[in-house]
Amino acid sequence: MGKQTTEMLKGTLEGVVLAILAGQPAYGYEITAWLRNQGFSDIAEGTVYALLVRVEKRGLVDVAKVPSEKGPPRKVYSLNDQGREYLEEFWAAWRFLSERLERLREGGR
Amino acid sequence: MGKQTTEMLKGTLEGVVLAILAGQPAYGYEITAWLRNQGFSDIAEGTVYALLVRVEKRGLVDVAKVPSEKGPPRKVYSLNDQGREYLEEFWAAWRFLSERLERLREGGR
DNA sequence: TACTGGTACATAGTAACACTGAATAGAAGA
DNA sequence: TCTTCTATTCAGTGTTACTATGTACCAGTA
Repeated sequence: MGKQTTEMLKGTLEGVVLAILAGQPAYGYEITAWLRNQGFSDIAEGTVYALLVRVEKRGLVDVAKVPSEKGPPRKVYSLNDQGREYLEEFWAAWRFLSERLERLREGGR
Repeated sequence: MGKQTTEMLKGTLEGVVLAILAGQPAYGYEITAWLRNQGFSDIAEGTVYALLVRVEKRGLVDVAKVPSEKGPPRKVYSLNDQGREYLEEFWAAWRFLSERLERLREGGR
């Protein structure tokens, strides 16, 4: 995935995960698998779990423990109102950065 | 500027500065002023100087000391070949992330 | 002279975040 | 029993941007 991508993920990975949860509730293992499937090949499981703990502590998600057919019970996360609000701010920040980067890429210093 | 933007800058600010230097050589104070002018209102001077020291150590830029009419001499940085190569990788990483984020924003989970 | 303000660079300490690596645990199949 | 998925957790590390402060040079002004 490259070191540059890793550093870029700081600050955006959280938004990515919240955006996934905005689509539908999900649990850690599932999210990790989805990310890897999308090309974030080097995402460590530990990274996702730590992130989920963080957003839970901040009250951006609700959690439900759901028994699994295979393996230990899942912790299913869903975005709550506060999380949705936070996600909006994330998109605003993303737009801000994205616009400036695109301008730079086109050489428009 | 917001906390989210700050976290997002990690990993991208470096690319932004290198992209500026790709346009033309510049010195720290100038770069800081330019960034603030572009809406990165909270960029601390110290941040830019530390970043420039970093990229210099990694050999991505060349440095020339140029006397200033006002104040102490300027350290003018210019992107070298290695820096240009690194910048290419940065844009590749940016495209990668950008594509996936845009897809997510459109709800296309 | 002393003071202010703009230019220009530097750095010690802190917080946030993703990664590494390892451990734990349940269930199914060889 | 041993392996292999599934699923979560956590201690330790490295990178990066911020805060806050300090240094230094020059010009204008009271």
